Amino acid sequence: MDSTCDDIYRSAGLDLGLGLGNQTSKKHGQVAAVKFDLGFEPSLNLSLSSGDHQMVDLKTENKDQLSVASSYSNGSEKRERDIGSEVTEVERVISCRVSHDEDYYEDDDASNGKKKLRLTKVQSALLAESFKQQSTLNPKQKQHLARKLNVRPRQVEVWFQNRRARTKLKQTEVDCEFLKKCCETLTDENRKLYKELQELKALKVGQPLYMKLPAAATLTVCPSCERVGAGAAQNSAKSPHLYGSFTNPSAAC
DNA sequence: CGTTGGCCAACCATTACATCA
DNA sequence: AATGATGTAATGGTTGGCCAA
Repeated sequence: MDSTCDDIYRSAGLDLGLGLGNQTSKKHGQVAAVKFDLGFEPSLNLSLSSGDHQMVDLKTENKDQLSVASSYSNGSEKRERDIGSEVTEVERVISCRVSHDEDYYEDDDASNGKKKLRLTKVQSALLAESFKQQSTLNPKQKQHLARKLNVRPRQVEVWFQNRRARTKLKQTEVDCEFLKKCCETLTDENRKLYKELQELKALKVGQPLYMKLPAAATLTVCPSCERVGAGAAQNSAKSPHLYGSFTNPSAAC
C-alpha cells in the first residue's frame, strides 16, 4: 500500500486545510513531501506542528492502525492527550517526518545525508518573520524556533546565517549602485569644472584677472596651493572650488 | 596582572543539491 | 530528456570573544 501524508491525515480524521496535495508527490524531505508504505515495520512517526505550542504526533502501532496523539506545551507545563479524530483545526502543518524513509535523515546521519532538506513555505515564512525582528538569535531563541518549526536548531542557525549573507550581499549591491551614481555625478561635475577652468584660463590670457572682477569682489588665497581665488560672495554657488573663499584650511584646491 | 588553550558562536567562501526554463 | 541558470541548504575553515587554569 502506497500512502501519502494526505492519506494518513485523512485516515486519522484530520482536516488540515492546508493544500498539501501539491506537495505529496515530492520525493523526500519534510512536510507532506513523503510517500511511504504503511506495510513496513516497525513504526511510522509523523510530527505535525500546529500553531505555537501544539504538536500532533501520528504513530503507527502496526501496519493497519494509526494512533494520534497531541501534546500541548505551555511554558514548562506539558500534557498529552489522545485526540483521535477530533483534531480538525490544525492550522498549519510545519513538518511531517517519516523516520523510516531513507531519504530523510536525522541529526545523527545528517553528516552523511546525501539529500538536502527543503524548508517549507510556512517554515521559511516563519523564519523570515523572525529574521525581521532580529537577524541573530541566541541559543535559547534558536532552540525555541527550532522546536516551533520542528527542525533541527542547526537548520535554524544555517538559515539565519545564509539569510544574513544574502541580506548583506543585497545591501552591498545597493551601496554599489549608490556609489556608481555618486561617481557619475562627480565625474560630470568634474568635467564641468574643467571646462569652466579652461574658459577662465582663456579669459585670463585675453585680459588681466582684476579687470574681470566686480569692485566688491575679494580675493583670498588657498592655504594649501596658495593660488588666488575670488570671494565667496560672487560665484560660490556656481563653482565653490574655483571661486569660494578659502575659509576652511582643509578645503584645498 | 598577562598568557595560553579550549570552547563557542558568527562569519565567510564554497559546495551540493533542487528546481525551473 | 538533457542542460544551464538560479536559489538555497549545508559544510568546512577562520576569527574573535569569553573564561578558566
